[in-house]
Amino acid sequence: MQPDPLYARLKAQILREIVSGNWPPGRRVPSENELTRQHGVSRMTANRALRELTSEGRLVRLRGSGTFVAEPAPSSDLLVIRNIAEEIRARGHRHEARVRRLRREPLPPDLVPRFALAEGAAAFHSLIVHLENGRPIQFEDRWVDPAMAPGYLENDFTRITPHEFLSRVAPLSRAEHVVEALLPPTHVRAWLDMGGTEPALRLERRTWSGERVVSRALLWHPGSRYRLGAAIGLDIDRAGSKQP
Amino acid sequence: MQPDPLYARLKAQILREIVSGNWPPGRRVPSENELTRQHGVSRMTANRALRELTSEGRLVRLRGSGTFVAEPAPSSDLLVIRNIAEEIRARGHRHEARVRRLRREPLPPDLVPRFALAEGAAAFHSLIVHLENGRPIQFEDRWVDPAMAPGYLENDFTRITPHEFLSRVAPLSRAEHVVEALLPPTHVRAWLDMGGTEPALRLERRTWSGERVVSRALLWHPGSRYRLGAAIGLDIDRAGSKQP
DNA sequence: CTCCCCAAGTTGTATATACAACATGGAAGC
DNA sequence: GCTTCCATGTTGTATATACAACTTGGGGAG
Repeated sequence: MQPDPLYARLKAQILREIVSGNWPPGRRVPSENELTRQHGVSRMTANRALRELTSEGRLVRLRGSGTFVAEPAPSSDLLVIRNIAEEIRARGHRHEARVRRLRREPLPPDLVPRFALAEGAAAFHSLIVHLENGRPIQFEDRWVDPAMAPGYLENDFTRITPHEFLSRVAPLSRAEHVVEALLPPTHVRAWLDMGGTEPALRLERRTWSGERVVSRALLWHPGSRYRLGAAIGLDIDRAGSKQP
Repeated sequence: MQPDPLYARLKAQILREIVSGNWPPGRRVPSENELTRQHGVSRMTANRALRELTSEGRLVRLRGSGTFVAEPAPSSDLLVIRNIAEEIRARGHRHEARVRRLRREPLPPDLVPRFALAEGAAAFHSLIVHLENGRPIQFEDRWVDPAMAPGYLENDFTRITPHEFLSRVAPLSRAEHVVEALLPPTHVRAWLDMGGTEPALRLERRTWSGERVVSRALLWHPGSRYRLGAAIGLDIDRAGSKQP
């Protein structure tokens, strides 16, 4: 079809110099006017190429000084964590939820440091089993600050997940996740229909809206039936529910 | 100091309409020429505002039709996965690596579907134990395509991690991660100094450079000593190594 | 030697203008 | 009624031009 636009071609050329190692981090890149002369493009075209590479983290620009190759970003990767109902549905499977508890209870002492609430203060507590095609796959144990989600107990959590409800009433400003491999307590084993020595994958999730903690959830999964993760561009079938 | 530039002010106004719900997903946004007339800016300024909001995922633009508010991103969260050496060092702890194997071997049959290599083709295989303050915390079992990293076997992996080396010689274009809770095989237990029923957290990682798979790593961690994850803005101490 | 000023160069924003490539709706023709 | 064509409108790229805000280095004055 179309050849690439000029600004995109210029971006690609600059990126080649960087990736090849010819222009290491800190190296000064030709100025807009130099690129204009060298490549026979307008200054606005050169500006756009450099500006986009800057917004992509490849370059650093200093007004009056020039444009420099950026330090490489730290090598880290991202793993996507999805709401269990969405995940199951994305696999073309049936999601169901069984609500085992949904009531106001005093906040246990070990959770006090997790919330902006005093010991014994009333909090909402829900225990929900999520099933995929009739098989338990996640046991959700969640505590919620009533001030942040006053209507929490009025919900039918067989129709909407707590995650979805909370996302709506208390927009997420921050989240924390920790993943562990553990031997679960016996009540979790019973809810998830797990054998005696089977490990569980536990995801702990805490969310904030503004500066205040909204909820703390422990999400337990049977190691034999669940895996966590999705690749960038990967088939969804590889993640989540293990093959039978 | 400076008032915001015109394009930034226009961006902010459009974003306000979106965030407030006045302009829901799918809603048509005023065209560049309409914004030019309504706001008394040049068309290039309007174009820049709309273009940047588009690259930020807020708008969708169709040549000839117009500009529309984008659907909100699916509710998902991101978990950061870091190179084990960086992670340990970030905690102010000492990272060491013990190389238990580093050689060319025929690719096992179960890995053939994972690489663009034929069964029995030569591949690089490394087994490395990573220690934190002298305690084993990760057992890394990695296979590498020799065509993608020809110098792999020449490295001293007590000084640089395979992850770091591969990131340099074969720039990452794609990555896949899957996290599982498993009972590890006995050789993994031995390397990681784990008890008989203790679960392991296993991270499987595969990376591509361009269209070709570079490496497949299984990263085993003792469930009692390692947790995976970091919050956005959280204290690093909460993640990775469990408190003694 | 230090400080100040100025010239040259660089990035940053804004506008006007032009042409290209596409979408859409209405009108005309069959 | 269906198809084709055309006018209008929209996005996409490119250029020339202008002014602003900053950096840097060199030279001159005290």
